[in-house]
Amino acid sequence: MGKRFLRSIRMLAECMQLFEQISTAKVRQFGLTHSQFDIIATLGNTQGMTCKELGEKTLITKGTLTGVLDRLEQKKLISRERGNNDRRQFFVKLTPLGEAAFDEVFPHVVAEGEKHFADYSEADYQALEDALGKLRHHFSAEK
Amino acid sequence: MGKRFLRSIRMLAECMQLFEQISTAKVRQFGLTHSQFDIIATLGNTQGMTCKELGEKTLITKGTLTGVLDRLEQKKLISRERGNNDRRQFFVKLTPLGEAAFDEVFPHVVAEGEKHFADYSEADYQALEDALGKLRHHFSAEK
DNA sequence: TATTGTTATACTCTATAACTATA
DNA sequence: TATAGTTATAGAGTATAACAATA
Repeated sequence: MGKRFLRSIRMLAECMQLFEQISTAKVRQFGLTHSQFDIIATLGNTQGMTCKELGEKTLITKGTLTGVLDRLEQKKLISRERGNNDRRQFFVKLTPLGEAAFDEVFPHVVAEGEKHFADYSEADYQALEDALGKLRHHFSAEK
Repeated sequence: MGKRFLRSIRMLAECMQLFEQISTAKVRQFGLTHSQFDIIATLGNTQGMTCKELGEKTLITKGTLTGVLDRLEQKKLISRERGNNDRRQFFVKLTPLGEAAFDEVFPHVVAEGEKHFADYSEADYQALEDALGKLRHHFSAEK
């Protein structure tokens, strides 16, 4: 029977759902959506980046990204500046308020997630990462 | 440093994103959204179930579920019948067309995913499932 | 009173295509 | 011609609260 992999996928999806429940609850306490937090977390501790780069990292398509960035700009959490070299580009970065949000929200989300790993040993981590690394490799390959 | 778990989470998210890219492409070829496919896949090979049950299995909240079911009903893929025992309940099940869709789409999604596990050994599966099982257990526990 | 499911509201995300400005 | 990003469009999912019918 060749459906063995379905069990693994189901487990993968369950883990992801559970983690999203945990993290989304925290994120929403701060008035952010999952996509918005994704942007904030991606921009955190960076000098900023172009929309293109941001889209590639978050897997949000450009039309959608404009809307998400608009809402973050309304909240004064990010700023957009025309590029100097290439004036087609926008350079997106966190405002001081955005950095404050990052500093405030990110540790909470992290702490919330971390609770669930309280008694993970180095071997546990290694086993998980090995398994996921192999899986990622298989999913990435062209088939 | 206690942020070791972030790497695992990132890998988990990447695996999930990759798999969703693979499966969503297939699902959309058949004119279904991810949520809609979720419902179809959940109802497939069952006698049907109540909205409550369906919401619990798919993690879609009841207000949202009504909308998703409406769209599936428009497409003649599911039917809703008042319960006989408890007339507050609706019993949701696949129509013959819905079953046909399940039979048609599900194997395609499965086959698409399966390609990526082509050379997985029993030991590979076991290692992945052990790691994910442990993770799921930790995420499920109240903290 | 509690539960099942719907309705109403308001927002967010989504993909896609056409468009503008720059390269 | 190609690229970066916006705008326009139309749909779909989301949470929430108020509601109807039934238990």
